[in-house]
Amino acid sequence: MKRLGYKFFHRPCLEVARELVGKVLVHETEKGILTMRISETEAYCGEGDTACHAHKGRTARTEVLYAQAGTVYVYLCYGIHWLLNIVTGEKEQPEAVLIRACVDAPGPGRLTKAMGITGAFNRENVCDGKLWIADDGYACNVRTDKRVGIAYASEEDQARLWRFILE
DNA sequence: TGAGTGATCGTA
DNA sequence: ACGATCACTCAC
Repeated sequence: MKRLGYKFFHRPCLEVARELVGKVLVHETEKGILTMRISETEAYCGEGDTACHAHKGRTARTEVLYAQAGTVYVYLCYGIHWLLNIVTGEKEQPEAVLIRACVDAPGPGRLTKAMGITGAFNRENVCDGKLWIADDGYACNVRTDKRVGIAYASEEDQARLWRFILE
């Protein structure tokens, strides 16, 4: 399997989010290699997107979103669940793709649990770390829908079809 | 449908 | 320092 590199992630987050569906999430652990096919993603597109964590600018937490493409952003949600994102686009531009589900692991909190992903991966990079994305040539259809759990965002941003789902 | 859970950030 | 908020999940 081929590891996706900087070039793949150094593009607009909507493109990356769509193309990540069907790719394979890989975690090389001490006990072996865990792999799961990504079945759902969401795009969070910069300070202008009121659903994006960085829409109010830089903070200690959102600083990682301004890093170069391929950087991993993992944060704790509701005090329980680790959520996995990958930074995309230009450096200093806070865009990222949330990995929302894998085949056999529906839900962003469940897939990180299944893959053994925690906050320890925050600020790592999928281009050179133990956590990476592989392209195994799998082809599929992708449909879109509204993003989930962003009631705090503007109505306009809530309506955007920035969620990508494996058919 | 609602409780649990704790980091984060704005307000002092 | 305090309190509201939260890109979720599971049990009822």
